[in-house]
Amino acid sequence: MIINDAKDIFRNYIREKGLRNTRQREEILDAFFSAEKHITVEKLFAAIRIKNPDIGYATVHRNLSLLCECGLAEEIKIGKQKTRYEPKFGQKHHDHLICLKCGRFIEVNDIKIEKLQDKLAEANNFIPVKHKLEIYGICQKCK
Amino acid sequence: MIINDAKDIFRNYIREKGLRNTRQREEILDAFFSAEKHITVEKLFAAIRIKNPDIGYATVHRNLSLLCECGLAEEIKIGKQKTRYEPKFGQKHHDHLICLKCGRFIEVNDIKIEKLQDKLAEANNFIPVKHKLEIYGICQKCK
DNA sequence: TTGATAATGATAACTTTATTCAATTAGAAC
DNA sequence: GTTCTAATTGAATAAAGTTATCATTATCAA
Repeated sequence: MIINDAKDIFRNYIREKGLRNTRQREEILDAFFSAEKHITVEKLFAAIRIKNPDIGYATVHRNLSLLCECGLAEEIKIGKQKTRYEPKFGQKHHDHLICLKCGRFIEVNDIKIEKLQDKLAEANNFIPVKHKLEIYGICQKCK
Repeated sequence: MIINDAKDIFRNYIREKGLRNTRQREEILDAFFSAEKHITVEKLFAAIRIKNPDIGYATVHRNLSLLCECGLAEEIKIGKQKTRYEPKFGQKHHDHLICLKCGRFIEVNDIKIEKLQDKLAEANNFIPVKHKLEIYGICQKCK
């Protein structure tokens, strides 16, 4: 199960860094990986609070940063929208089509584009590490 | 001269919207188009203040928004960096290679990638309007 | 020149993220 | 299991960045 693999990664990362695992961390991890994709801190916090009213906002925030640090999550910032966090495990890399009307995200992937990107970087004496492609427009439902 | 064309666009936009032109607007426009690319509000404000100590931060900020609105500028948000503004006139569309070490921006363009993006959108019943491609990595100087 | 109202500038408010700190707790050592 | 050290937590607060407020000033059409 994916979430268990993610937990292993998280626990290893914590151990290697000399950090400690806590009830809260496990709960945040669980909630994050079972929540909707592209969630805001606010929403994740609210979801966690239902089961566990004792957990603090700062703790959720802090641990989302930690998840980003160890590669299990990624920040997404779109225009004036609130920062969202996307789980980054058990999923292939993908890019986003973002609807300008409804704000919906569609995940897409194109191997040809990826390759051309690497070429483009190479042509500029640039070592590519990661990339972000966002295509803004109008989705099928909003046409 | 490019900046004069930009001024025309700006003045027309203002007129059409029933807004008014002001000394401050002209000064902000001048400063923005002669400043470094990818400038922050803070830096632009500082640059303007040298020549004109009377101008307020809010005015600079408001007018950068206005420039974005009429298509003469664009917000760039990269990770935890401050929002930057890029002049969008007299320049072709381009994407960015962003160095993870020094933060430098390299402007690039690839027509093949652009076309593939349109195809990708089309394949998802999505009408593309604009896009943003950022490739993160290590630039030549930082290798 | 005048009058309606948009714009300005200073500052307050707001939003999101980071920090502080006393109390708690994990986890290693015993 | 007990003890001890230091990381973590939660609440509150600060910090940073952005936006809103409002009295005053300035634009521009009539």
